[in-house]
Amino acid sequence: MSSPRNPDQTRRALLQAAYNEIRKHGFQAANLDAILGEAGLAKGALYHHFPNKKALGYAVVDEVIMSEIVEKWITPLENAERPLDSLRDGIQRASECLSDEYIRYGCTLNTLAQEMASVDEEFRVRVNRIYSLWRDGIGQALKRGQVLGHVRTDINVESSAAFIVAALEGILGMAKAANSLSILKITAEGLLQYLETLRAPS
Amino acid sequence: MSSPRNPDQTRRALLQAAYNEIRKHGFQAANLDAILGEAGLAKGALYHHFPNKKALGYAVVDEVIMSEIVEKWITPLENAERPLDSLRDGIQRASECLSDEYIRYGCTLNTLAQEMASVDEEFRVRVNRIYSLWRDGIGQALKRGQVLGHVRTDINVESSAAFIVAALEGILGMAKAANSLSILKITAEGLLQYLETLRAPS
Amino acid sequence: MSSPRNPDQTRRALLQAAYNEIRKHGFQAANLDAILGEAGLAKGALYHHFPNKKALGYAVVDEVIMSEIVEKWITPLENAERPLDSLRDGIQRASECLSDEYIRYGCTLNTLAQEMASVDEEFRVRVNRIYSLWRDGIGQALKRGQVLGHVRTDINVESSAAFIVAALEGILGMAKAANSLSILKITAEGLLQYLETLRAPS
Amino acid sequence: MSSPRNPDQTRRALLQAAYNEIRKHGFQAANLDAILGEAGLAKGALYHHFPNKKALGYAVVDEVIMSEIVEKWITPLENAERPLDSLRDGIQRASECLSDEYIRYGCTLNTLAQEMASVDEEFRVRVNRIYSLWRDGIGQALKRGQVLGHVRTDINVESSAAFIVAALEGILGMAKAANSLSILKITAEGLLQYLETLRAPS
DNA sequence: ACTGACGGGACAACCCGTTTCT
DNA sequence: AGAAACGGGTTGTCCCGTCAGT
Repeated sequence: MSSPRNPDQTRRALLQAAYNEIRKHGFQAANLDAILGEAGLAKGALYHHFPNKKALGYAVVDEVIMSEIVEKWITPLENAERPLDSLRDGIQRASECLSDEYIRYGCTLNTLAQEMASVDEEFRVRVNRIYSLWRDGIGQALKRGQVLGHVRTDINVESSAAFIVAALEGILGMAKAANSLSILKITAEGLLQYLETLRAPS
Repeated sequence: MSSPRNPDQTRRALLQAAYNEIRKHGFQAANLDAILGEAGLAKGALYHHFPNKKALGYAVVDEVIMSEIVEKWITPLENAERPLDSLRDGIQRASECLSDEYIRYGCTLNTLAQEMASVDEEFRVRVNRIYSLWRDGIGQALKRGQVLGHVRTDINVESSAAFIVAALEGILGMAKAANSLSILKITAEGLLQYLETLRAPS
Repeated sequence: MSSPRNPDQTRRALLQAAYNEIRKHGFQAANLDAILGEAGLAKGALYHHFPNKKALGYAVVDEVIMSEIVEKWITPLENAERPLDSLRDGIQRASECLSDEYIRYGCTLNTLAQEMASVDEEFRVRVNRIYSLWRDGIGQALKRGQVLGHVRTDINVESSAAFIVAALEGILGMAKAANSLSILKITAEGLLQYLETLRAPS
Repeated sequence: MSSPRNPDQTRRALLQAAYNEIRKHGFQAANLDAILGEAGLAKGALYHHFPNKKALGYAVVDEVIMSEIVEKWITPLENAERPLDSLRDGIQRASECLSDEYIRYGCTLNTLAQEMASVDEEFRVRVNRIYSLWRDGIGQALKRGQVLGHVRTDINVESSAAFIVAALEGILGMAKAANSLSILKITAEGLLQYLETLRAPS
């Protein structure tokens, strides 16, 4: 927070501060001065690294949000032997130990998607790229599960994967609207039940 | 269209124009001048009916969006003998004959929820009120279905209802992010399958 | 406050409400809607009695403030046998039993004079007319005092009268700036001493 | 005049222009665009130096008006051997060589006091601070005069000082209301006579 | 590489006055 | 005589981006 001399550190400080502000207020309402204040930097620093506000927003999507989703939801699935169990664990972890702050602000990717998809095509494309990766990650895990015999083979993998991502975002969005962890749990219960229907009969 | 001296007509014109702008740009980015231009009214009219922009937004949620959700999703269920079929029909109708515009802008309730829930507590409460009604509507329909023997009795009705709403919003949000009707169809397929798992074995 | 049917009552209600708002906020910052709210009337009533806001303000000066000054400061002097004693009593009464509200808002004539004299010539003329009457009232009282032998004859009556009015307004203004009754008393003490220097040696 | 990149110069230009506008129209009616036009600056400059209009007004009181009063009325008294003569000279100078503009707009401190004291507590406090300094300056000068034997010792110094300030402001206010230099002279005559009554008998 | 003063446009809020109708 | 919907202009605030300097 004090004095990031390294130019790359500066860039990362900007991205992180921008992410925090966007998370709280959305992209359009995010204030550059507030971002700079949080990063401890001045206008000049920002416009050295990014041509304008939109470019900063794009970088937040491409780098910060992308890696957040990858780390939290995609990577864990890649090495999982039993994808359904891994998904179940992820959802359960989310619905149990989610911080108040996360409930309040929801999934930043979803927030940005709903705000910006119809406002700025480039935003939409970048957000969709992450959703696409996410769907693919789950889809491939499900396929591996089919090969290993844990997942039913009479399902449409792409459809199920897309539905899981959509349901997850819908659940987080509903919890955000209700600002309630208990609503999150109740709603997530449905998704857990759905996952069980994908399990191959042993 | 020129001079609707009827104050109630004016109010409705303002609400409708505000709804259209909010739908396209979100609440914070919605421009009052654009709203007034679309409504064919001047500043004075707006200030006469609403003390400020937020009050206009609240009224849009309470009246326009509320009745939209009630008419499209809640009322059809109230008279339905077979709730699962009614839900299925609604989703299929949505995933088939949805206009490009609807795909592009998504569900306004969801858009507003993601943008405003963490920004303004009053917005969140009003949005959540609609979600709550929606969950209740589906929940009661499922209960009636249980009584009539169409719905399995070993499910948690509240949980299923909440999940259905969340999944629906998630699906519409995903389609908006992808700006693609085919993604909508693929994703909705998962929800239709989930609904079938609720059906009582005959 | 309830329903003044008589048109003259309506006019007076408007003037009184306008006086109250002007007293609190000044003329330019006085809000017509607030005035109407306080009077329990609508726009139409105001524009039936006055062509515009300025005309209302002029009427407040000519009628409400004029009669206030006349009643409080001029009439008492007209019948007084000993003008210096009457002035002294008036000042002492003011510096003792002045309400907090009067200290806070000061003399409305002075407030209006300082705000509007350089902004609107018609306002200045009307305010000055009252000051002129006030000076004349004191001047004539001093002259009668000279004839009766209570007031020194080697003073310039017009100058003394003008100074007394100016000092009074200055004192009330200073008390308003300090929002303090004790400052009012201390400052008024000087004026009382000045008045004694006008007394004819017995 | 074109581009004073020196931030301190810009600040002073803003304050001076604001002072001129406030002097003419009062604080509430002062137009920021007019101030910026007079200062040859754009909105951004103002917002950079002051968070809002009120802060600009406060700075005008604290810096411009404060130093104006100090230089014109307080400093001259500090070095004066005979305070009564110094006060007399100041008043005579004022009542003789006052410009038409000064007569028209009066003492800005008084104008602001009457307009803002009851509207904004912070304004009142700042204005009162100057009045307090002014009273103290005259009070201390009178005390020194007492020690040096030029001023009567049987007077209440604080009371006399407060009265002198109040009377001065009252006189300038009356002249403003009358928009007349001759009224100023006639009224000031009374104050000069009062000052003579403070002189120690030789 | 970074600072910070400043330009300049856009928008919400505010409010006076008009007009129609009762 | 008065109520009330509405027109329309003004203004303070906000904020993105630029540029000269270091």
